[in-house]
Amino acid sequence: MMLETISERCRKVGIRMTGQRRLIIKVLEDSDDHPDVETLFERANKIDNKVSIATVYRTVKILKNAGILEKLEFNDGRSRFEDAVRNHHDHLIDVDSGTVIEFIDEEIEHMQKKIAKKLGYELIGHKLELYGKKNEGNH
Amino acid sequence: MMLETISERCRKVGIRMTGQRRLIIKVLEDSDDHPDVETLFERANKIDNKVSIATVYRTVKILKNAGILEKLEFNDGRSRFEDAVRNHHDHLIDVDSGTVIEFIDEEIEHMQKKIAKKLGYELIGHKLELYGKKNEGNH
DNA sequence: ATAAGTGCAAAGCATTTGCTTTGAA
DNA sequence: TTCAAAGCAAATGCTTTGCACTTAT
Repeated sequence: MMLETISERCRKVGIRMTGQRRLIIKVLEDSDDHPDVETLFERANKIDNKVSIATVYRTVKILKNAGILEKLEFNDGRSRFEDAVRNHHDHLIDVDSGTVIEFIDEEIEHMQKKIAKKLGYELIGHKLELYGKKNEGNH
Repeated sequence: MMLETISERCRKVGIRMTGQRRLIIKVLEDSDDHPDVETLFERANKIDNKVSIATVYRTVKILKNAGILEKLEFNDGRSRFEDAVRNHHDHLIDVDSGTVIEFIDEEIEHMQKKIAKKLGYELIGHKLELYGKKNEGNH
């Protein structure tokens, strides 16, 4: 199965493509970490300094509302955004270094649906973050 | 098994008990919803108007750092705090009404530990939020 | 053409902080 | 008595917005 790119999904829902949006989307697609909005802005700005941070904020909000991006909050007061459909995964945050590890566990995904159903709800989204300390061998 | 109250845990870790802190803790213990800091402040203030919102912020931060409270963020820009040990549970948020349902699922708790371990980490905390729409029967 | 997008700087909000006064131990 | 805590208001930091200008369709 071939997933659609962010741009393709934008076109599909009729989001007008401007130079800034194309650039911001490219930065998003090229990032394999979890940049906050400020970082996104810096990366875009390095390529083309005709992008303002207001536009970055506006763009990620539009893409989030269109269901194209997903908003992450790692308890540090800043928002991060990532592709909502490509590589769905949850996050494990190393509380010492801040490193973020992505993982996916089908069993957990399935149980979440089950729990929601049991409570009388249809699951439309979820957020799972694990916070951990590195296991230094077994001493 | 009898769990300790917030005040008892405060005393144990040597947090100085002032009238304001006692009041804020009482409000926390009496709340069975998930008040944000502003709401906490309003409730405390209604009982005794000698409490400032700065103190509420300072108090919840201290209790959080002592591991007594847990910070919740429901994607609305405000922070909420709740007892970290009493009634551990996760949350299902009704995206239409904002209602928050608490639940606990031992199986999911256990799987989270397992996943962290597999990734080389010791789980020290987690955040699980489900977002759902009410199931209106089966039509 | 024209409705939508952008930049800039100002405004908004939740949260934090500096400083003086108050109070717990 | 003495150092931590509180109150107040100013400051901060992330995010949003008003307005004049620009651009995609």
